[in-house]
Amino acid sequence: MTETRPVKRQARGRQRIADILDAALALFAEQGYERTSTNGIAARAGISPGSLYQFFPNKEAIAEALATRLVEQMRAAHSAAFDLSRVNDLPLDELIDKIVDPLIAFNVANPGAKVLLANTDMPAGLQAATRPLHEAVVGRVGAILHARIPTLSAAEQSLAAMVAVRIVAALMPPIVAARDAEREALVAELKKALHGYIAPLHDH
Amino acid sequence: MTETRPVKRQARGRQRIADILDAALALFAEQGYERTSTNGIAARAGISPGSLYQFFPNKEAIAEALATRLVEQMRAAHSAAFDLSRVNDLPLDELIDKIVDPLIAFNVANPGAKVLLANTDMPAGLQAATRPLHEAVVGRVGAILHARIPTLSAAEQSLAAMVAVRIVAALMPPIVAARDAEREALVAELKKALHGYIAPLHDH
Amino acid sequence: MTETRPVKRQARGRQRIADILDAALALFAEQGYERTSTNGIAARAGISPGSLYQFFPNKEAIAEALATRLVEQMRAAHSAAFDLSRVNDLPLDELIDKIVDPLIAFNVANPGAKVLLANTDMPAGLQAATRPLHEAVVGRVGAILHARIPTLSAAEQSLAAMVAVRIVAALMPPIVAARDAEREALVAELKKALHGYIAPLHDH
Amino acid sequence: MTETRPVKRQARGRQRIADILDAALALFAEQGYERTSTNGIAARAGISPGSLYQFFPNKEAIAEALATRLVEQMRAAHSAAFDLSRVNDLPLDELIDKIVDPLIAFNVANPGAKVLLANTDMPAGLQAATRPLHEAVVGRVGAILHARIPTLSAAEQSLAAMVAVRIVAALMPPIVAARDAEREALVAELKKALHGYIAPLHDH
DNA sequence: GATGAATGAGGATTCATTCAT
DNA sequence: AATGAATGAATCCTCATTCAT
Repeated sequence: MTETRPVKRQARGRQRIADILDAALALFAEQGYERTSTNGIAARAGISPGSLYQFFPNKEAIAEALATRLVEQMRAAHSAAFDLSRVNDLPLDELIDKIVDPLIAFNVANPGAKVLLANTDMPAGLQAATRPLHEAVVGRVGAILHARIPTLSAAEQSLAAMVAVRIVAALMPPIVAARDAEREALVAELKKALHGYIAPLHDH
Repeated sequence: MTETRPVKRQARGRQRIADILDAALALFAEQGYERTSTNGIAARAGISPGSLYQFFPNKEAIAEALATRLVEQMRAAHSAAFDLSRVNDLPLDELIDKIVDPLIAFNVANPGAKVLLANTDMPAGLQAATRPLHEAVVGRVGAILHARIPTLSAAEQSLAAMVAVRIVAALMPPIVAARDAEREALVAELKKALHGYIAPLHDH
Repeated sequence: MTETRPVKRQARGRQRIADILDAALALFAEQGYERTSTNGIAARAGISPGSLYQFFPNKEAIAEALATRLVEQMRAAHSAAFDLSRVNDLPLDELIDKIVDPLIAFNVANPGAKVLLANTDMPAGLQAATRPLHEAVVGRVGAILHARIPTLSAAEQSLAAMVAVRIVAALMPPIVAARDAEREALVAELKKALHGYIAPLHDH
Repeated sequence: MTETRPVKRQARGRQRIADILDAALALFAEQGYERTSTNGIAARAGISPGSLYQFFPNKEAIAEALATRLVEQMRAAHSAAFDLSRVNDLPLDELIDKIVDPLIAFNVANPGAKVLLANTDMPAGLQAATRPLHEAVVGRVGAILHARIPTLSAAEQSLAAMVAVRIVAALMPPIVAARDAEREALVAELKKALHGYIAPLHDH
């Protein structure tokens, strides 16, 4: 009974944080990082400017937390649909499907993600704070590549992972913006590009 | 004699504009669009804020003009090194070299270009203003693809051009940031990706 | 039994108040009145901001209560060491010692006192609220002067008391900040100044 | 002719700075440093907030410049009325008159000066920035004392100067606040205190 | 009585843009 | 045409105070 209150409070706190990050995500997507004001985020989250600062010390921290949350969500979405030990049981095309499809679904559901993942036109500090997350994504793809093509050197593997991630990221904005049939076509094209890049890596 | 002055004036005006765009390019590259102030651009260009507004009505217009100039310079650099009627005389790898190398050279020489080409976190108006330029680039690549693979439908052709351009753009930032050997490796990887994507297009 | 609770409550309340005033004293000394936040006082006192407002209606009231407590403590320290009826039994130097030494000791022990006694840069209301306390101190010194030099008119006496108190207050900050030998020298100088001012008053 | 404009501009700039410092002086006197807002200073100076920052990088810099100006004005007022080489030609009372009277006149004319000279409840940086000015004043008084009483050691001299300055500063607020007859009485008392402190210094 | 999350007005500072000279 | 001082709205953030629990 005595623990009811703290528990409720923590739950409310978590909800507030989620609301703030949701608001920030939406506004970053609409206007970009710099043009989004902290008062705007607070208003969209349904709280006062002062409350926002009870949870985050400054604007950058909001973006950092949002980036962290996005990466975790992506990771979760991925893990759910993907088992790394089976990498070699699949033909390349199916492997690519398994990797790319959840990413697409996630980005379509979170159209703001791209602003933070793009890593452009933000204060240097934010850029630095976002880098580990980028590296986490690249690292995961690198692990898949390693499982698939063990003959790649560490350098080749991480280079290839970076290239693959950048190709995906580069095509994400039009994919997210497109509708239905057009999106299908774009996704198909993305997969062709990945296949064309990765398949030859097997031969050395 | 009576025409000397206007001519001089125009020449000086052109020089002023070039100075402003140079300053803007440098500052956009260093700090991004939003964090660059018009007063900063004027100062770097060696003129007063008031003078800047004699040539451009507002900050966005500077970015637009800069984008236009960049695309023209890219086109010029390209045309100089590349003859569209010979597209079919070359093996694909050499064609890719001919297309990619001048782009790399240009972007390395103008590290600010990527901020405008990235098209992220800028006022909606700017984004709209930049689009035609993007489309110009994509159109040119589409023309090359068409010459090379006449069997592509118009839709396939423009889709493929867009994908190819985005792949190049996606790898440009690390290429510009890298040095020497590392840059070589990145460029090689970019070319592999393009080859892997384009080569199979011949087969349908 | 029925009275135990209220008594305990009152005792706890007094302790809370003392804690708050202690915290305020420390923070005022460190940062000054304006730069000290009520949330900071509450935190230092180990209570919540809401609780603080159960005891004081606003920030000014804390400072007023603190000033009152300081004057009472000074008075207590003084009374303990000083018997007003013996004023004429002592040579002036010893009298000054008896007055000044406990004041020094008190201020050294409560380095925050000077912020409130300085009476600068605070809301007008606080300044007004602090004045009676100043006057209490001046009144006490006036009483001593009257006992010592009965020929002084009421006006002369209160004027002289005010001047003497201000001389003491003026030298208190360096005395409080100094260490050991340096403090000794400063205190000696303060006593010389008081002696030089008061001694001639006997002659008219 | 070509120099008319810059000259005018500089004159206007100096006037702006003077206006800002005047406004700051008045508001600091009325409300203290912390309670005075930069927007308030700008409004009182008849300019916009932005203009204020064309002359001063931040609030502290205004206070520093004001302190510098005050000390310079005090020095000027002093130098005009006082010739250091004649220190020994005067009886002590007249010397004190020559030193104190211009100080009083200056502070009466600039009632805001005391806030900055009091050195209380301001950011640490400002306090540090104000210290040299205090030391300049003390140094000047020290020089007078040295000329008058050459037998004082350097340490004794600077200690005595500090004490004298603090006595003057301590009595300045009531003197500034008082009117006519009362002010006369207070000034007389201040001079008695100084005489009582300084006269005995000749004997050792 | 206590808590601490919530409030929102206010403050210092920046910057795109204008305009008197 | 050029200058650069001037503008003022907008931004990030703080903090005295309130109130639901």
